[in-house]
Amino acid sequence: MKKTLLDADYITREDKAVVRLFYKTESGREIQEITDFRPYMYVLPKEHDLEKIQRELEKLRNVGEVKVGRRIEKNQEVDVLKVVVNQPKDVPDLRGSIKELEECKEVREAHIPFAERYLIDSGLIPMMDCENLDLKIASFDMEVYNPGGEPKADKDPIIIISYADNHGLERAWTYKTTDNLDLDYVEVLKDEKGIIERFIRTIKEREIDIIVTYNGDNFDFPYLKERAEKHKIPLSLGIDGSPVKLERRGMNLGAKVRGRPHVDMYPVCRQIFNLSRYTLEDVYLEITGREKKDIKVGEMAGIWDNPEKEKFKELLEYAMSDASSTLEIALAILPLHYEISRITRELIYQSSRAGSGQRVESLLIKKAFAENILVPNRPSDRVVNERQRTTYIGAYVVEPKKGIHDNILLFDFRSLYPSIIVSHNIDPSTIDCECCPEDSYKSPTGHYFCKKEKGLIPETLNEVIQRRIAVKKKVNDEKNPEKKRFLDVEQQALKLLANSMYGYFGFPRARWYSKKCAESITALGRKYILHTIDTVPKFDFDVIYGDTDSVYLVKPDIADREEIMKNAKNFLDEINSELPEAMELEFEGFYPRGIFITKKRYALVDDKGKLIVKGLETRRRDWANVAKDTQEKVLNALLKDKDPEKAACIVKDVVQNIKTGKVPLEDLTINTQITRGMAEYKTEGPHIQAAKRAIKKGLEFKPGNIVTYIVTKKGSSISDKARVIDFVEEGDYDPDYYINNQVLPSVLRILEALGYSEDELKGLGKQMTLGGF
DNA sequence: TACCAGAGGAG
DNA sequence: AAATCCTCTGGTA
Repeated sequence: MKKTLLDADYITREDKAVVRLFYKTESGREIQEITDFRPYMYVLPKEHDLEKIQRELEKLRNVGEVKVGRRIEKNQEVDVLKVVVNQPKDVPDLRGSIKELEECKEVREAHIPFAERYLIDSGLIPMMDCENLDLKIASFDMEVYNPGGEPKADKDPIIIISYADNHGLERAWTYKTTDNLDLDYVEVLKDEKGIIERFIRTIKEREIDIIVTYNGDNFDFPYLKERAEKHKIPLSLGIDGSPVKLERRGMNLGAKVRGRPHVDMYPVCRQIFNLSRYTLEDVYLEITGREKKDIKVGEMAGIWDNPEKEKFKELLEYAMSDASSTLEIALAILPLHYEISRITRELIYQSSRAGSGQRVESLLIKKAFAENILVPNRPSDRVVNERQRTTYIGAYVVEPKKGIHDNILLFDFRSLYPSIIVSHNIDPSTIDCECCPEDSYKSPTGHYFCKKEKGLIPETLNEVIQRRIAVKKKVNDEKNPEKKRFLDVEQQALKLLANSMYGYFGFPRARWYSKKCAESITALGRKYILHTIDTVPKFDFDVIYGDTDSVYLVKPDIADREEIMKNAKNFLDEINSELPEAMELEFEGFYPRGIFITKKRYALVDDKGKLIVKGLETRRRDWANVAKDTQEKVLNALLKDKDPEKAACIVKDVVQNIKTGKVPLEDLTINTQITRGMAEYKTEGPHIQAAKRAIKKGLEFKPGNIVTYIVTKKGSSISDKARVIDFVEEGDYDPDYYINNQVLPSVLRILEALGYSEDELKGLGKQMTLGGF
């Protein structure tokens, strides 16, 4: 019978730990209990009298059994003692007392949570085959009474709970109504208690497998839990009837529903997409291309207090669309996370909340177990701090030849860092090994890497890369579009993981942290790109720019496309003939025109006439649309139409519009993230001062939130004038700021790179500013 | 005017 | 809780 593992935990029964595996099967749900698995840790002994330390360990309280064994550490077999413990809760104390023992050098693998330990040792793969099991997925969302800005769970009730599942049920539960609402999904219940109970009952009755939310970790679930407690209703959504558990995860919370994994799409979307903001509306638009219904949350309390038919109907429609769009987003994105779960073998609850570092580490721990390798301990805070204090040199960036260029060729190394790690066997266990002769090849940092034994990380990475190559081939061969999509998601997940491996070496909290490895990788990267640049003149190309793994070339005298491509081929062949097997320089594309401003800031037009912009204001969330759109139009006028007059006209018109107050607020908003607590700022930029004023009016801002603000008319400095969008009236903006600090700088930078003199630009700037008057 | 903190992008 | 390199703005003295 087909089944898929959704969740796992352990309980204690008669003083014994029992692992529970929560499966979805063809016929419903199954909970498998594992009673014969015990927690354990490894002890690395100082001396070789193993039996002596074995006897010492056996004397300790709560030790079940001590076994002598061999494990691999730094590519060498070493003696270890495996200490089996009765209960997970005994592990921390026991670990402490073992560390105190004279004979003990180190305790290993004591911090791996018990259920996770079981998953590692059993080799179970979560979410296996889950696409064939018709998982029941439900989303929910709440609207909350908020008369004083941000709602307070101790007094402000939930007024609507909306619900949608992938088996066709849509509901909006509330406890007020008006005549002729005419919405078939609305159910009017008695009170707040009634809607909470109905929600819980629906999840259970419809046998939901996965619950999805948008920000449920830090809003809906904590709020719902507190309101449910007020009504003395247990929030018993767990498949075993257990209540929803709120876990601390760094600065945030995680809402855990036992056996019915909760996936919060908000952190998932923040990780996957690069957007200016991450409201449900923005993300829905990004995924579906459709606008989602939105209302002003400030009006919600008023509508509830005084429900008029049209407004109340709109509120319910909005509530319903929150749940159904969250479900739609989840159905689009979950397949990627099923795949990540399978690859890293993490439960979906974990993998949907994990960062790149944690994912890489999960994969490595599983691989280490399979290879009998001892897992390094997590670094202490002291060690983390030490690691943070030392940095290393990264990539090389070529100073661009500023201005416009024609017929540009782009070459880049395919997966530069992953290919270096694999081809040079870069790993903490292979670096400066004793078995290879001292005179073996040294990287530019002076380190060399073992030639005999493959390291854990290069081996794991190579498997990921090889699997991706195989899957990509299958994608190409597959005719069935659904299967094709499925495979494509798999190769995307593998790519994501392969690209995270280098960063993991330099991550201060990594178990397999190695600054030496990280700096060897970047040093080799610099060596390869610099050698590539050195080879360019031999083929009569000029380098106009390059960054990390890429070079942009032009052939100054020749315009014949065929001849250019012939040279390009010869150039590629020469470089590639000298590279290690896993590495390759590729021809990436031809661009008829491009403009280079500074390092990491340039724009290109491709063969199809499409404009590609890198690093410029157009690409940044902390610039207003009015500046970004104008800059893009100017780039098009210059690069595609080759018409500076047109560019000047565009700018004049925009300046005119700003002056006459015609520009709508949505084109003037600036988005900037809050990166720390309000008290930690040494200098407060406009977004912080705007946020502080909004906090006084009842809004909440936490680290990670994006402030959307306008520079208004009222105030002296820019920060004085900055107001969060919710409090700005249409038309209240500072034209001076938007002309002189937004539109003109972003546009003039481009004209400057074109070679207009400063005086000319000043004149132009003035002319534009005065234009029309 | 010079310097720094802060932010967000590129690869 | 993946890395470094780089540009640019606005506050501050």
